[in-house]
Amino acid sequence: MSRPIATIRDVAAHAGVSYQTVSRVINGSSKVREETRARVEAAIAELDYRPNAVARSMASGRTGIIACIAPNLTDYTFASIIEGAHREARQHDFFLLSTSAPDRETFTELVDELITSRRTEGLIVIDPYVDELARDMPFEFPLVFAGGGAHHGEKTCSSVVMDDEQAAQQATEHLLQLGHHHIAMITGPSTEVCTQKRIVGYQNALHKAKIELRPQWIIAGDWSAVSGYQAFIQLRQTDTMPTAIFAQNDQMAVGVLRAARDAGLRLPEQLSVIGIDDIPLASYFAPPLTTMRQDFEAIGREASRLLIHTIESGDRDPQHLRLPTTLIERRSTHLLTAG
Amino acid sequence: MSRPIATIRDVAAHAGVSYQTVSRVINGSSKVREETRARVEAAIAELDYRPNAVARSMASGRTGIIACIAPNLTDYTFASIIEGAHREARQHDFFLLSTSAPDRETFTELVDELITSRRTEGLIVIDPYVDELARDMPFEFPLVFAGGGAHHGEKTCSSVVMDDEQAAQQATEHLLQLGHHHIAMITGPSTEVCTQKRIVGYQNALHKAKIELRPQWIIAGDWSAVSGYQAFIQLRQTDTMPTAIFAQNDQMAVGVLRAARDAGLRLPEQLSVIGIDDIPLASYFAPPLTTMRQDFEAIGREASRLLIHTIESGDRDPQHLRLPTTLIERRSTHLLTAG
DNA sequence: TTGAAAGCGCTAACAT
DNA sequence: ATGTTAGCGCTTTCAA
Repeated sequence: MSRPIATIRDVAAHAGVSYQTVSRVINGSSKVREETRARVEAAIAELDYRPNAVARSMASGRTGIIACIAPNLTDYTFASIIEGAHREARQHDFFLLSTSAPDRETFTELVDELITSRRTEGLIVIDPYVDELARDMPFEFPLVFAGGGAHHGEKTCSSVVMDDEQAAQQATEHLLQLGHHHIAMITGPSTEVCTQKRIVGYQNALHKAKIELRPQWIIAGDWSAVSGYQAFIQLRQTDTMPTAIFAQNDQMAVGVLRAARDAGLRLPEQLSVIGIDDIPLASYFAPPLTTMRQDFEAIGREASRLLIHTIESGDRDPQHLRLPTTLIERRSTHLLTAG
Repeated sequence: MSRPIATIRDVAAHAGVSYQTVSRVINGSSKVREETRARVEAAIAELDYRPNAVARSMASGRTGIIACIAPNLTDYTFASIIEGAHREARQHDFFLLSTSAPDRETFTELVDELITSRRTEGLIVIDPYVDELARDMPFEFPLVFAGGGAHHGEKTCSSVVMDDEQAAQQATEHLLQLGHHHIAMITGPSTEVCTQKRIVGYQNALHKAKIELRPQWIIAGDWSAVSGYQAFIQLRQTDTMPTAIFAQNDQMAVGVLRAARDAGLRLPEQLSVIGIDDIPLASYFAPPLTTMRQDFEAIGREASRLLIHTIESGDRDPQHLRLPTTLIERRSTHLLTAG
């Protein structure tokens, strides 16, 4: 219990072998006689020996740690990606060191620190602004971009994103199928790739349905519920109100719901609303929110998998994964009612 | 750019000093002549030298990493604590390695792995079941419990929790002040310390108001929105319906809101509902949820601060912090209306 | 199959 | 104020 921590040499002495043999046993080398291995393992158990991870890292040059960096750790989408990445990492005997950087300067510093200190073997970047950031990234280091749209230099490093275009198109088509022709959209910040892709999906759906696009029905939000609320107010001031609103994420959709109720609309009869994400309490809003579900944990898992593959294989060919979304139909979307 | 990574010796040679002098400069030792320091720093910049964190850990026995373990990383409460802990850790030049363990077995293994591998200098445990778990914890290792109620052995290690009793009492008193005498409560799992403390707070408030406790108005949930929904249904079957419900967390409160609406009640006129936590979209439910706000990030910050203090000072005296909550009055609570 | 020796890059006495 | 000398606990050649 309180005896000094055993080292590999103590085990060796105890088992009557050289300490390199103990090292071989620890590392599962096949070149150890069965009987010797048994003796060593007995000694390990006897002394409650645990390899010192730092010393192993020192000698081997590997740390068994990958890192991830996100704008914050509390946002449900980021947290879910991180959870998935963590799970997958553990499967491969890696630890995930998650960090957050609220602003660009912190981001750059942190990335630099994580990489140059060599305590980390690879990095998952979860950030909607990867595009801007991508320029400064050190691409010789194992790196994967996760969630937040593809980045400009697809040749530079691997990425895992959801299929923004498909999600937006399907959301819009769902509204079309319910008979809506007057469909507004609330977008994320226009600088983000995924905002742009979702706009394309929306346009595609309208185009296929031969419905003309009304620019005044495309309002920019910032992903927050408040911005959804405000977008609705802005929409009310246009000459014709849409009968349906596609919000590019659930938070904004929820803001619309609240604004519409506050304005005295009956939902969903007078306004259909659809979002993207399927946030945890989506079915508890009034009315329960119809949305396109993203599997964030899967994004994280795939990101970890790709990253660890890159690390272990040395294969630097970037791969790009695009995960599908599924429609979750609840009660915030409704058949277009006459009048 | 592509030249081999510089070591401390390269810097020393470049600056014309011994490499220990470089080490002193890196570590901010005062015993370096100003001119020498300048020369060394020039060499460091010149060669773009970065200390190898693993080698430093090896030699110093310190890793600059603390870990935390939670049931998952996605739950808003856990994620916020982790975010706070991360921020504070960075302030002290530590990294936070966050892990999740969904079940008890994983938990035990992970704790063991984190500690015995010696890659981590301390551990923050975020887990409502600390009480059960506490028995097996290695208290000679720097440890802090965060969020999730105090644990039985207050002598064993530090903890940071919110003031459950005060929160519950204040929530109940808010309802009392609105004229409600018939107040039901939906609790968390009865095995959890914080559930018990919140029950005490509720009882205190009723007792002070000289209102009798009705056992059938105390329903156990499991913190989930669904369990809140079900609790409401169960409550409807009792002979008299309460006019107000205190849910021990927001998720369950939201479940009650939905159930009550589904049952055709007008809210908040026919039923007042209050929760605890102040989850992100609390003001977007119908009606906007009145709740007791917890500052989860502060819990995390304090936990990190205590842990790092323990590590750096060697001071093993456990400290216990209890953070206050504040009432956020929205529209789900309402003056008792006659009849 | 096993052992001996070198060294990973640094910090920490101790010496000067 | 600076240099010398040992390690820290392992993995990795290289020999045997």
